[in-house]
Amino acid sequence: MHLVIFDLETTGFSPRLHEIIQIAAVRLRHGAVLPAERFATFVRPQSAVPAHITEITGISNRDVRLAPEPASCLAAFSRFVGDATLVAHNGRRFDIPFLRESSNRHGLRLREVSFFDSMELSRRLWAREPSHSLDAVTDRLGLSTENLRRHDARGDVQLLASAVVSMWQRLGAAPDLCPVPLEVGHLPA
DNA sequence: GCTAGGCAGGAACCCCTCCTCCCCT
Repeated sequence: MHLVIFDLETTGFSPRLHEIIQIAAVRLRHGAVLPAERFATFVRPQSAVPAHITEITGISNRDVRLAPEPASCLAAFSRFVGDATLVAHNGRRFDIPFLRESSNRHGLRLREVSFFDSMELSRRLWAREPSHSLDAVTDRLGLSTENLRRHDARGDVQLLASAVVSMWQRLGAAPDLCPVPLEVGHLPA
């Protein structure tokens, strides 16, 4: 199966009120990360990056000041995705609505793309565990976060890719058979 | 340690609405 694992950093939680400031993604084919197939860009927001977001993500106004505009970043990301299935952690509630809202706001025509939420893999594996956050998942899998910048999309997406590969294997699913139902999201056409 | 928005899922109830929790930055 052809997957694109992605992560967004934004200026807040609301797709209507806040903006994307970073997109990162890695490609997986047949259950393995393709090291040469990575996507990462800062995105120039219309408003300033709030101080508390810089504190969390390490992303400052200096990082995004000269970055490409949202419309071209979203279009480039969509080209990178191609016909792959998207994967994001809590993507159903956060990343996927953010992509749709941001594309709409910038007047981009949309196309449908399949996705699944990696939290569903965790729920399948550890139904009784109270937390399925990325931190909880990586702890349970014993994944190292050394040399990774957490809350930078490039670091988070690398961690999430390892987590997805590991959870997929633990579920005993064949590399080309998704163990959770696919859903529909939107990207620029 | 609080805040921000929206969702899913449950409670209470029979079809909606309301509530609370989780998770993302």
